[in-house]
Amino acid sequence: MSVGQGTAAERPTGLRARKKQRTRDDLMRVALQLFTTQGYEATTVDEIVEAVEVSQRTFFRYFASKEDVALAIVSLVEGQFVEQLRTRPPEEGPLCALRAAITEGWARIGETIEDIAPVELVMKAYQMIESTPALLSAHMRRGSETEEEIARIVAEREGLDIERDARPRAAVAAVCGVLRMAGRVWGGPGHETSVEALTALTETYLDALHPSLAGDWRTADGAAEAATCVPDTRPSASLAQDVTFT
Amino acid sequence: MSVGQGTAAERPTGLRARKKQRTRDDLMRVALQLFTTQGYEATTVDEIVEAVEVSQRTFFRYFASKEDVALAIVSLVEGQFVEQLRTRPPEEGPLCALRAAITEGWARIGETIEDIAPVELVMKAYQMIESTPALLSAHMRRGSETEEEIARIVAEREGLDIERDARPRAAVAAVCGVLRMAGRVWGGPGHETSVEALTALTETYLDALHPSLAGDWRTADGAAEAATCVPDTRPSASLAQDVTFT
DNA sequence: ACGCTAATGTCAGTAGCTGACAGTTGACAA
DNA sequence: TTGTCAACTGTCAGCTACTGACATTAGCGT
Repeated sequence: MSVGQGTAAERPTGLRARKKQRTRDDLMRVALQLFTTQGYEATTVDEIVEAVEVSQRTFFRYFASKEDVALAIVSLVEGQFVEQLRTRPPEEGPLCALRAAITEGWARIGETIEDIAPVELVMKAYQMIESTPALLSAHMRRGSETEEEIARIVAEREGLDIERDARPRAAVAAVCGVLRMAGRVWGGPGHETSVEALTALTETYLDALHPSLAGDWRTADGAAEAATCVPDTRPSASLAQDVTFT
Repeated sequence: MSVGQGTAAERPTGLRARKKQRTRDDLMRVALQLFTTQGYEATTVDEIVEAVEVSQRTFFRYFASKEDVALAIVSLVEGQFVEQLRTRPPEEGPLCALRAAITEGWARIGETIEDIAPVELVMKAYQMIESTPALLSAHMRRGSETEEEIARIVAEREGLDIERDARPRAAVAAVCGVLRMAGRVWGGPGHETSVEALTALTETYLDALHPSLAGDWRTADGAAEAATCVPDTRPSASLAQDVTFT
């Protein structure tokens, strides 16, 4: 079978391949719709396959688990991040490149998932993932795998041996940790569900990363930057970048 | 029933309470033994309850899931971390306190889990968690909950409003991200399974955090510290602390 | 048109987990 | 000591996610 997570992007040639692609996309779309309306746990696999008119066995040949179909959309988005990072100019500093890859990735979310579902539905899916323990669990584990991949890319960019220099992994872990935290806060109460709100929140926390690790929080030093670390009071991206990274 | 995760610590008074405690400890110990010898997936709940001589229904009254019994031991250890953090002197900087809480927590691991199992078995359990997808998933999600708790403690320590200042969450996210990364690397191939190896690795990556976020990796600045960021070449803890934190 | 093989469907079964209800056993007062 | 109550446990029936084995269908190249 070899579905290969390339859900969109390359257009398959033969009828067989196109059918496969369609079935997979259908399953994802229908699953997402059911999940976001009824809730993840309240939706059974049987309901999904009934709507798409395939057997349950077929479902499990496309997706390893029920979680898998919910997180497939995340894979697409994270894939976009990684691709963005890979194509950043090499003269950029590692943290700068990471930040740019993230913002670019979110900016292009529309194109990334256009074959599957509209952006609003995808953001609803993200909210659902954040608020569904089983999904959040699997999501985070997958994220940690991507993290390792990113660390390798960063190490290579800087010409460092990832096993001998701890900085690539440390930096990536810190950034990804902050990313997770931002997603968590966004998924919580009192926040807009829009992509813009999520990116804004992410940037706020990313901006706070460097100040938070430098100096005494109660006196000078970090204080100036700290003023810009208030969520919902979004500073100019370029300035923040100047302050935070080299 | 209200078993309440206080597995050890307070000694219950009545016979009933003691029996409950014993059953719970037995289930944990036997589960851990079976998991570490046969593997997590290869062990069924039926096997566990048969060995402890209780019904399956009883098992699920003590532990919400099969994952739960494997991660119960982790809860104990993480609880110790949080307690350590709570009792750090308030004049310590936040990152210093976090670091100290972690090292202290690992140093006291023996006492923390003495009622359940020997340290070696617990470390085996940690390795198993790192290498078992389902467990790692659940482990990480629980960790993110602890993270929020820690962030609140840190914010309070520094007298900051966690919703208005992003630094507490950012700093905690970064440190916890690095912790996870260290655990991940430790769980991978080519590392000792001892507590000492884990703490050493954790400190190495924690030491690399600040240098990794500051300056250009390819030139001066971080280079001096970078030399000390080589795993298995452990620098003096006190020095590292001086360099890294204020 | 025809054989090959990828893809799908059917069936039977396992494991994790839950609700309902009945039986047992500590706790505590009379 | 005894009896009552409440906590705890066991049994059973059932649901859902997931898997292996094998038969069936349907694109693909010749």
